[in-house]
Amino acid sequence: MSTKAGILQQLRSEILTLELKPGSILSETVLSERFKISRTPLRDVLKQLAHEGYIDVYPKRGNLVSYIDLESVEQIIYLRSILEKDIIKNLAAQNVSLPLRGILELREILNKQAEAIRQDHAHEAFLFWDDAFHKALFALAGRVLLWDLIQQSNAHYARYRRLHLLKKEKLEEILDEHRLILECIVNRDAERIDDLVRHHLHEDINAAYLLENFAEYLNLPRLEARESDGASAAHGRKARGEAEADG
Amino acid sequence: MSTKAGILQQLRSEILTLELKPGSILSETVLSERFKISRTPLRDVLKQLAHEGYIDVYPKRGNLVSYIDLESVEQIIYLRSILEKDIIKNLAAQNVSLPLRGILELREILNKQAEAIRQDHAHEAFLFWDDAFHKALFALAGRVLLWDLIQQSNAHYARYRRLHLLKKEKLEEILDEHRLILECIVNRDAERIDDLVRHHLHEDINAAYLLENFAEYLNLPRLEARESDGASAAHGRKARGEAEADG
DNA sequence: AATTCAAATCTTGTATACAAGAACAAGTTC
DNA sequence: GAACTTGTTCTTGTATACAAGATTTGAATT
Repeated sequence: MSTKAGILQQLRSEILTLELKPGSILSETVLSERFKISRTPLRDVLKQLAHEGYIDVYPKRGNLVSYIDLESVEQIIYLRSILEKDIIKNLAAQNVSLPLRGILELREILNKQAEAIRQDHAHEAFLFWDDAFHKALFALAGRVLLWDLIQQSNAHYARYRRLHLLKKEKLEEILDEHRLILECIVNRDAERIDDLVRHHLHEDINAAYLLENFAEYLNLPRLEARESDGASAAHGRKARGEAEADG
Repeated sequence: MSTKAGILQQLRSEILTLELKPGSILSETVLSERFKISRTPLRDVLKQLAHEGYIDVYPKRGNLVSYIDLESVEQIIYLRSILEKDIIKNLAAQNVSLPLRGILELREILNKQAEAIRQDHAHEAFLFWDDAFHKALFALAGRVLLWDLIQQSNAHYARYRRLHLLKKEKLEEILDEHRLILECIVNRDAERIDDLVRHHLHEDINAAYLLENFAEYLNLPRLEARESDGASAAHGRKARGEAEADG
């Protein structure tokens, strides 16, 4: 698809799934040839990607797919924890009855998510319905705007999750926690929400695991150049200055 | 200043201070003549403004300064309440001593804010130091990233506050509340934070006041056209479709 | 062989011409 | 007079040529 929205979606997807690895160069001219479109609209797409943290722009030098920034991940997890604790507690504590339609919608989403587990290599589908579940909670609380705001800074967290899911099959665990959350809402049991949400979102911010297995994807504090190091993790990395901010 | 950053800052400022009123047209060609720069970099600026909610883009029709959206205002107030309650409580409850430097910095900011009150027509200065106070709290808690994220959706809230400050001289009240908050932090008094922050941020979401006095700046649900209405509030308003989203 | 310096070649940034949708106005038709 | 048509003139969207910084290349020099 050669429309701007299509290209944006395509590139986002490739970056999230790590087809485009952190550090990859996204040259305007190369992309314009690939998508058969001129540089002008393509620059709009790159601007948007930069804004969402998918790429870092180095003026007059080039655009690199951003390295996963664990700091950003932690900030987003914190933000979502705080927010979702409150949102879900409100849904659970509500005196007026939660619309039945909402409950049914959530159940349907969890069914789809369970279905995704049964298929192999359906991580993307699983994550899609995972997002759908959380977004539906925001929606029921009338907070879609905040969900959308968070999504604008989701590039690092989304990739972190994908790497994390590879670790062990915690898909079942995540789904179970979703079921627990829904149960609490239905049963008006606001007490357990805090711990549930905290555990659910924080997973185990297992920096160690990522560092060991995916160091080449991470945005690490500048490591001093060790000489004669043949480790593959350090390969292909270049010194990077800081990207320009947008504000 | 004819640099992109300068133009962006300039337009932002003019929109926030209502020099550019909601509904005003920002034509690319007109702006390019005004700033003596070509349309290309100017479009980048407009894109950014659109992203931050300062303008609404109607494809192939034009760019309008956005009307203040009370829904957005409420969402941001909610978000900030939730966040700042937790952030400030953590600062107040901290076992490890809060860096003295932080306390001093906050005190200094409040001094500047008090100074701004003493001068007349110093609303902008007052608001500048008001933001500085809250941002400093985020910074002390290590949450600047989240502050910046919120700022990206600040166009409506910021203008709402400006209109609100005109109502009565609540400047003193705001400053007093800041002092109370700082006191709580210094005295490790986390108990009162919740109520303090809620009251401080919610002010009184006085939609009624804004509706009566500044209806022409607000993004209202489509009102049926009343005939033969000479009220100035309805003047110059045009039917507006919805602007395109960015995602 | 290592260093220096300049030119070639990358990259993005800017200006501008042209394309095309949207709104408006005037004239035509009924 | 009302509805339709058409042409003009707005607007932004796109393509492309050119400008200018950053990097690399490679030859000349020491």
